[in-house]
Amino acid sequence: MAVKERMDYIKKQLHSQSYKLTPQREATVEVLLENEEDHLSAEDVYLLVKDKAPEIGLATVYRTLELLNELEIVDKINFGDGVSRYDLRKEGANHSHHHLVCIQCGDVSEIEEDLLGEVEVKVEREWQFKIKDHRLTFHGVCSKCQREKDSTNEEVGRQTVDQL
Amino acid sequence: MAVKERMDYIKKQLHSQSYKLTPQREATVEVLLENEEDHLSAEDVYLLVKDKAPEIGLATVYRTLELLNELEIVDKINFGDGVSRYDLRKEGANHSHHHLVCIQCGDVSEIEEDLLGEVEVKVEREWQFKIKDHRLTFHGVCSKCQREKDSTNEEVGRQTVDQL
DNA sequence: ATACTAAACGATAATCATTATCGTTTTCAT
DNA sequence: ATGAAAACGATAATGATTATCGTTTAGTAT
Repeated sequence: MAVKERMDYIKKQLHSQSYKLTPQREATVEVLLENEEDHLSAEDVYLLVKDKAPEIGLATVYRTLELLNELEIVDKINFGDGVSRYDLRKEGANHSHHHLVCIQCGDVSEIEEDLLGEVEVKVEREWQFKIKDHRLTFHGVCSKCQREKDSTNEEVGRQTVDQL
Repeated sequence: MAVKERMDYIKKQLHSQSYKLTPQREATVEVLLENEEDHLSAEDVYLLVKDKAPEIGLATVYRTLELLNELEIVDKINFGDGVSRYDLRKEGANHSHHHLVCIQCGDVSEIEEDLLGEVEVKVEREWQFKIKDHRLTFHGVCSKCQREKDSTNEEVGRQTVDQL
């Protein structure tokens, strides 16, 4: 399974920067590996890690997630609901990972495809800006909500599209 | 000047939804019109509005910005520095407004051009997602910091690229 | 294996942006 | 002019995140 290899890779990353490998950090990474599609908040991670290591503190979870973000192992993202969420980066792919946020049901789905290749070339050329990373999120109506609206013909109150 | 016309448009928008036009709201919109390029936070707006209307309260500024966001007159955005920022939408253009965030000096500049036309067509077709809006931000090194790095040859500590 | 030291920990207090509350004031249609 | 709904200012409450601090631990050198 790739899970073990990815865990080993992350451990190596920690060691190579002379960070210590603690059971708390290991348990946190495990939780992230087991819930990859879920856009977990720090609180979410905390509750899940407590199953594996009940003595862990919330502050440690925040510290670990911050560390993993600095090591570019996770992306810290914000969908405008007041909490930061943490996504494990796919191996290799370092930044082609976009989101579709439905403004009616609130669901978030992902696009793995790299959509911005040509766009990045253009931006780098025309604005002399060396791109290291990007965030792209679309707000709109998902296919399920489109179908429901068609069938009920009932106008659904439009939710606010706020922060990215 | 276009400022007056935009103000009138915004007043009309408020009235058409039977919101009341108060001096506080007018002063807030004035401040936004006079500081369009500045990505103001609620606190920033509050301090600027106090010059025009010293009796205004911070809560009113938050309420007004929230209202303007719902009316799609401003965009509420998040650059990962812990505060929401409010950008007046350009007239007509309803969502082609992107950001370049420098991970060294922290400067934010804007791209007005619509970069995503073809990308949106593709996303709508392939994911059956009806796009209403999007947020696109690039993180990287601005041209000024690239030049400075070249000349000093000194390694600059990498800042965290976090939310948004 | 033991001892050491910096790093990491848990508990919890502090911070800070944002939101809710509430009694008063104001807008605007009647 | 009047009255009701909306908006206001002041400020308390909330809630996510960060800082503090005394204790514990990982990893290295003895």
